[in-house]
Amino acid sequence: MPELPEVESVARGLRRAAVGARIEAVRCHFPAVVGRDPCEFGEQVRGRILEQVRRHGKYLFLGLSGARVLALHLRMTGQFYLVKRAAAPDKHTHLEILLCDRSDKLVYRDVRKFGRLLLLEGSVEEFLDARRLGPDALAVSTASFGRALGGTSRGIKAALLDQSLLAGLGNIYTDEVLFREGIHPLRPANSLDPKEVGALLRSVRSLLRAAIARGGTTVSDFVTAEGRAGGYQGELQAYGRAGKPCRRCGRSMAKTRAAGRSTCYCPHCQV
DNA sequence: ACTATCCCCTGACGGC
DNA sequence: TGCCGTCAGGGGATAG
Repeated sequence: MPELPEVESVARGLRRAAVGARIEAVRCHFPAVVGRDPCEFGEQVRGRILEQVRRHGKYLFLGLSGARVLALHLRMTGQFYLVKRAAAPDKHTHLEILLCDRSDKLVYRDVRKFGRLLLLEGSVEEFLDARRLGPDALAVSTASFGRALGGTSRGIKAALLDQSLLAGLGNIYTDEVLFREGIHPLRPANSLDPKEVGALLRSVRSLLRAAIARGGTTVSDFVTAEGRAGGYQGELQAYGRAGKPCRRCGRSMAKTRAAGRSTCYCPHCQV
């Protein structure tokens, strides 16, 4: 499931290979993905140049000429990548964006159809505000992070997953960072002392940077903008390891639910 | 203002 | 082989 490092990997790939391209035409095979009439969507974006790519949390913002913005969220199984223009779309390919004078096209593919590519009416800031997105996990200050955690007695994992407190972490990286720090996922967020808060945020940053350096984590469907799997899945210490030996103490990893998500942790190392 | 639950959607997998 | 139930989950909506 694409989280901050996966979305950042896509952003970097698009900056390298797609920024500067002009949109020639759009082919939409699943109208819900653009959240409106696909013909109208096509008319609105056709002829515009992809000028810049921004990321906030798990959202990607494609800045087009004429001050219009496309907001992309991959949700569970979304893929946004470049592929040869002649490649035939399969049954999960919902959108094709043809680019002028390019041998590649941009494609949105999504098995579970949860993801969206929306043309914003206003600015990115207005969108972030309306969706109540908190600070990006790679940009948040220690003070702001501490205030967010200190203001809730929910479990730390639920708090880290809450995009209004901190944008970018999902089920994989919350399990990973709590394992790294030896913190039980159900421990109340406001029970962390300032020293633990500081260490946790440093761990969040280093984990996310390491994952970005490897092109993200591919558990099921994620691919980079080049259409390739990420490389961080081999580095995972906690996610998906219930019943397997803890990489630190060797005892069996446990599974529970936190904020409605399956959660893997070591009952011995995480307290 | 909380939190829990449902919903969207398909594929993988276990049991029979 | 195939049928059915269960699980996976981000986030928006809704119920409590």
